[in-house]
Amino acid sequence: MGRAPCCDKANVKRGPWSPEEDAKLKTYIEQHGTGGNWITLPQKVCLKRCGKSCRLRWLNYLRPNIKHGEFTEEEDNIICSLYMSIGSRWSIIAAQLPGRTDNDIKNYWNTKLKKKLLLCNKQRKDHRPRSGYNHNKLEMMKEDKNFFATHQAINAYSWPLVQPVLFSTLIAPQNDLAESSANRNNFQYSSDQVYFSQDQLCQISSTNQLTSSMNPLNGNTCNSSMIISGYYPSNGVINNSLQEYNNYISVGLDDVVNSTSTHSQHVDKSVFEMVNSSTISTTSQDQSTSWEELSPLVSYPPSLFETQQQISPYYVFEEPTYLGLLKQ
DNA sequence: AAAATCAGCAACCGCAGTGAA
DNA sequence: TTTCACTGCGGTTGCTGATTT
Repeated sequence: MGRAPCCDKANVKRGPWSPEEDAKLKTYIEQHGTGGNWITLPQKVCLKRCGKSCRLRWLNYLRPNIKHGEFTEEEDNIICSLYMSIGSRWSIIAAQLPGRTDNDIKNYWNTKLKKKLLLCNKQRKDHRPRSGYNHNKLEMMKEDKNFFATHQAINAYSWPLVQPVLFSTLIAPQNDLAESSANRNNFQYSSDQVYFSQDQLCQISSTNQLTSSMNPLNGNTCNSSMIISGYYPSNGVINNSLQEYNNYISVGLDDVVNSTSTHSQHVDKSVFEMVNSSTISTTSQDQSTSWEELSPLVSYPPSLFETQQQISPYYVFEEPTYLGLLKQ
């Protein structure tokens, strides 16, 4: 048996709101508040609308200090950065942008920002050498404190309490894994990228030992292992743990995909899809969007990208400490 | 000028979470 | 502990105006 509807659908008006309806609702809420009960509100206001509809109209359009219109570059960056960190949790993203609603941001992402990023990446790719990683440049990058300083500057405005976290992926032959300390210099940097949200990495790190059976480069060939390294450059200090290969975690994709974290379910799906097919689906009207095309864009400072074009395994995540997801 | 297509966005739908009874 | 009403969220739909053919 289905659930009882929240209102009598035959007797409620649907579709766009008229100015009169807006005025009634606005006036009532400004004078009396919502009373904590949206279901009974339409009756009180004498509106033939569903309570949910009233709530939506108020939150997305009528409430004070709503900002409509063009998004700024800064807002773009915040949205992108957060989207790459936490996925499509629009309400959380909206909370970082005063005056913007989750619906607005969602629409903006789906209609403009996503395309803008794709276009941007396409242009960058056209100017990027096709070779894989350059180990020397990677080392240079790690030693370049400005790299982190730049990232922190970029991220700081939106989220002062949040430290950027840098992850890279390494692909190593199975044999090298077994004797990693001896053969660490034989590790090769992958030119493909796999991204995980912070909560997934927390999940991964909580189990400590994971084995990988899949090479994200080659689907199910099972000949390589993937290693994730994380950096927590607090206070601008670079933790060169990658150099020592001490703190890496090899990741079994199954562990990630089957993660029970309630926060990461939808991200898991994306990870799964991008690992297995390199694509994610977008809206039903759109063609599939290549995640590989989309994901590397967000946190690259343009200046860095220009000078370090061959180094592409990096991505800066925001630590979602605000969600209580980060294990300290 | 008309029809077709596209893009933007407001609104709806259904599910999951929450808290009171 | 269970049930159920309600809220909040994210995905999707469909309307409308703009643009292209």
